[in-house]
Amino acid sequence: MRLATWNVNSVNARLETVLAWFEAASPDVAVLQEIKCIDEKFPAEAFERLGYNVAVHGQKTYNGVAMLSKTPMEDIRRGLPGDETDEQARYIETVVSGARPVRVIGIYLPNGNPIGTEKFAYKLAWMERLNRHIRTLLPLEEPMVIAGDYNVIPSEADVEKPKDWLGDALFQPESRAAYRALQNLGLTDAYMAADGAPGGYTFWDYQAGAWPRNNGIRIDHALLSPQAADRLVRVDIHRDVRGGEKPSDHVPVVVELNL
DNA sequence: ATGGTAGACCTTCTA
Repeated sequence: MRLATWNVNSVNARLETVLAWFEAASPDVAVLQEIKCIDEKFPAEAFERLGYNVAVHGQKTYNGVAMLSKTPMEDIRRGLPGDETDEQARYIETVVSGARPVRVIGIYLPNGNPIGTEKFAYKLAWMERLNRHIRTLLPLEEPMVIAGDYNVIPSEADVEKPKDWLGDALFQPESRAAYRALQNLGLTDAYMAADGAPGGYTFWDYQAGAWPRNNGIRIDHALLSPQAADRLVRVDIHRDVRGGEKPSDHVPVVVELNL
């Protein structure tokens, strides 16, 4: 089974590009972030024509996540539990059916900039809520993948110019510690476990020539439960997509599991 | 040195 995660930075502004990639790469399951539209505006029919079942947790203008699966989805959950007042659409969870069902979670973790504001506090609170919710799922002992835009640079190996990011929410010690805390629950960073090499970036800013200078960061991750990690085959970062027509600032990451 | 781009949408926010 091949599972993709991709922050598309508006699914409708980039629909042709996104569909072309799906036709070529044809992942079995995909989680999309920053679709930037409400459920009714999501181009579900276009994905259905490619053979996908579609589940959306949308939001006007900002955020929004979607789940695509070639096999039916069960037990769809929209929104991260733990705060009834949180209206931001950043979480979708389902069990993808098949010979070996897999619980797939798509996240768009808050950016958190600028630090020292309520936005950074929201980021850390969201990560704590995610940690709490995952703790309730791990006892199920299922193959589980938590994939998405984590907005966290885990280490200095994951950023071309570490000094540029010292004051940024994505590289704060608290953000990195919260990402490690997730792994410390028993989750595996798929890219690192699959012999991911330094410089495996997934995001290059639109500004200041970040792409031609390769001023990138690795912030799109897939964390695997033990039952999924045992079946990890490989991880591919589709880096070339960043150099294509009208690109997102993120590129797709594809995780292959022997499931 | 404090830029620079992109998307949604309407004037500015988010990233």
